Formats: sequence, C-alpha cells, structure tokens
Amino acid sequence: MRQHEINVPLCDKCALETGSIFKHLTAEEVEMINFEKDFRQYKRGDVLYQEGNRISGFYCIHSGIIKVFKTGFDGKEQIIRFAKEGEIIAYRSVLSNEAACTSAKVIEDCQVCFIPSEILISFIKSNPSYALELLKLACHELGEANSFITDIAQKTVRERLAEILLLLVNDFGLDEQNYLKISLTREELANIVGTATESVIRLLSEFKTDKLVELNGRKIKIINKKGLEKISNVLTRI
Amino acid sequence: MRQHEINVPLCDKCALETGSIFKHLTAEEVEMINFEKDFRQYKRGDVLYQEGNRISGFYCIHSGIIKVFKTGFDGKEQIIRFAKEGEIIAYRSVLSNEAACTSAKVIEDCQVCFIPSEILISFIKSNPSYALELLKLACHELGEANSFITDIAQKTVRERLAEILLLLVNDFGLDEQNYLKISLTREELANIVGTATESVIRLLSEFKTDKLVELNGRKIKIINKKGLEKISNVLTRI
DNA sequence: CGGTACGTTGAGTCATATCAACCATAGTGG
DNA sequence: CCACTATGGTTGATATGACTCAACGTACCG
Repeated sequence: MRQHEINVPLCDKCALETGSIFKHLTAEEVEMINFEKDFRQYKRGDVLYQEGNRISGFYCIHSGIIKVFKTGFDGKEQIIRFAKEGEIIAYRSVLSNEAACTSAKVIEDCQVCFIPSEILISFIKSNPSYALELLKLACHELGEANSFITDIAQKTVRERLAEILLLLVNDFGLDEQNYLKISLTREELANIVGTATESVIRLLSEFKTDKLVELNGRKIKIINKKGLEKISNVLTRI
Repeated sequence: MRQHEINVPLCDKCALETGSIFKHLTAEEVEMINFEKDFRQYKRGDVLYQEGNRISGFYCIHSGIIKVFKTGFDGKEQIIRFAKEGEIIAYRSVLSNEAACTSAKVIEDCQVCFIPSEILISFIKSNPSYALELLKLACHELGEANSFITDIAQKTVRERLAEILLLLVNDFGLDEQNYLKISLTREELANIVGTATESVIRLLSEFKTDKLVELNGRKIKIINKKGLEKISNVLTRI
C-alpha cells in the first residue's frame, strides 16, 4: 500500500505543534531545513541506525515512537530512551563526532525528517541561542541518565518496574479508559527496567493481583497510580 | 598550616597544561575569567554543592579529585563520575537551568576556580565554537552515561568491579609500582559499582587470590590487567 | 497447517544483600 | 594518658531476589 501523495510536514508548522527544538530557529533557518531535509517513513521493527554507524545527520520525529537502545555482550538490548513527535535523535553522535553509541528501532510506525549534520553545525555557529537550547537539551538528558543510573544501581526490579510504568504514563499518557498509550512487549519492558522477561511477567501479574493494573495482552491499564508511586520509592521496605 | 601567599593559577596557563575546555576561548575571554573567577581550596570530605542547590556558577578543577554523586532513597550514594584537573563540574545545572541533580565532595584535597554562570552563558553566545565544544563535552558524557546504564543493568557485580578498576587505571593512572593513583574507601568503590561494601571486599580479595591485584589498605596494585579485562566482559560466563 | 514470535508458569540455582560480630586505627576529651 | 567513640575493614552465616532453563499455551501469518 504505497501512498502516491505524501504530505511532507513543514518544519515551521511542525515545530509549533510539537514544541520541537526548531522553534528557536529563525524563519529563514526553518526554511533552510525544509529545503534540505529528507522525509522518511518507517514501520514497526525498522532500524534507523545502528550502534557503531557513522551518521551523516540526525532525525526529527514527526509521528510515531522510536526506541533508542544499546546492545550488551550477549546481544541483550538495554533501552536508553524513547523518542516521539517533536523529539530529535542521533544528535549526540553528530555533535560529539563519534560513531553512534546506540541503535534506533521503530516501536510504532513513524514519519521522520532526516537532517544533514552540516545544517545543525551551521546553526550552532550562526544562532547562539539555538546552541544554548541544544545544550539545555543535552544537559537535561544527562540529568535523566544520572537518575536512571542511580535507580538501576539501588532499586529492586519491583521498584523499577513500577517507576517505569509511571514514566511511561508521564511520557505517553493514558487513553480514556486509562490504558497506557504506548504498547510494548514484555521483553521491551524488561529491556528498559534492566531485568529478565520472565521477571517482568511475574511482577506485572503481582501488580494485577494487587489491583494496581489490569492486563489485556500488551495493553496495560493503570488503576492505582498512587499505589505504583508508593512501590516505586523507598516506602516498599519500611 | 595556613598559606599566606596562595598562588592563584592563571587560566591561560592552566588551560594549556590541563587541556581544559577553556583552551577554545580567545585570549580576552580567558582574561575575563581570570578576572571574575573565585579561587578556592578544599580538603577531603568538603562539600562543594549539594543535590537540590541552586548553583550560581560552575567549578573548574585545578588540582585534586572530586566525586560527583547522587543520593538514593536510603541515603546511599551513587557515584556518577569523578572530576580531576582540567575538568569542569556543575555546568550541567547551570546550562539546563535546573537545580543541581548531584552533589560534589572532595576525595583528594583540591584547588578549584568558581566561575559565575553569566560568564559561561555569555561565552556561549559570543563564541560559537566554544559552544560547540561544550556541546561535544555534554554529548560525550551522555554517551558514557548510556554505557554505564547498560553495564549496571546487564553485568554482574564481579564484571562491573573489574571494569571500574580498569576505568580508574585509565582515568587516574598507576604509579611506578603499578598502584592505582586514586585511593578510595571500599564503600566508595561500592558506590561506583552499585553494590554493597561487603561485596566489594569479598570480590577484591577474590581478585587478590586470583593474582589480579594486590591490596595494601586503600592502595590497590594492578598486577594482571589482561585478567581484569577478561573478567570485565562477557567472557566470564562462557 | 506448520512456523515463528510472544506470553506464561514452575522449579531449581546462584549471586548478592543483609545482618551481626569483631578488629584496627585514629582522633577526642576529660 | 587512658577510656571513649567513630570510621573503616573484614569475615561468617543466612536469607532471598532475581536469573536461568524448560515446558507449554496462544495467536497470528503465509
């Protein structure tokens, strides 16, 4: 099923709608991206780039969800973060001028714009307040990474799973029936939490027994957010 | 024993010697830092700033070693990174304009320069190539954080301890007798690896039995680097 | 209809945390 | 100067969280 007429999104419109980082650019700069960018569509499972790749640009997500992950020794994925509309990925490699230290794979069909490195670099040089925004972004991500390190190092799998569920609620929201909008396989959940698939399954069904969630296949319904918050903290072990 | 005449280091000299990020500044800019900065000396155990603080500047380390850590629920520290001569800390908070997400404490007596936020911000705006260098720095740290997340999530304590020892060798080097130049308490080691103090003690003495290291109090002598490399990877479990 | 990917459950094992006791060292104050 | 206290290091015993392995169910797909 190929679309003959694809609506390539315009960056100026997109930046406003999604609140992407491009909203800090001037009109001419946005126009320049519009001209240079390459619009692409991907389906679930598609790979945008892989660890070790040299990347010639970065991606701005217009719709859909992408997982960014590293691959450990035995091939096990560790999901580092998700990216959704308005967010950019692979900018880290472009800026630090290193090979990609992560891979990116599609979780939900998506439309993305690929923007050549040179444009990013030239904007940083020409538009200082944009550079500052990028710095803020990187520093913010760094702060989140630090928290995550502390969590993985100190919390139990149970606590982390509860926390991740809440984080997913926060990032992707719930539908009218309180179902998590993002749907992941048990394995993917395990690869965020940093545990085995079986452990996620067991803990989720405990959560279900404890009336914290309901499960319908991959769809997870949150029915006691306070309870999850309680678990995700210290309080478990008082 | 108080020094009446303290030699306040000059940034231009220091930047060259230590290869700090200020080497990308113009002569006038460096001069400006020299003028505005506040030189400070700290002793082991001193705290530079604490999680949650609003920080009005960042620190450039001239000598000594500082640990940057987060505090978990039960008060347990998770060491995020170390900073030594030529490196800057707390720039993350300054740039993302958030409260400090970490604390910083002195490991080895140190001399640091405190530089007000405004200077950093103004340089970013006036000197794009400096902004780019800062971005590179932040992105590089982000890459390291991602690796660390994957390691903590996937490797055993044994693997991680070996890895951390190698990382310390890399960052701080060995003296003539192959002793690690940085000396940490067992608890601090545990707080990097993300484990219990007792586990570090037990594993270290295993490493000793296996002729990988020798132990003299806090001083750790590396006698089989290859062996540690082997342990730090997958290879343990073949 | 067989194949493949995902989900679930059970049983056994092991690495690691926890708890407790003890030693060494150094600094403190009466 | 000595008892006192705090801090760090070590070791042993015990408990348990979480992983691994294995079997099996289910659903979807060509």
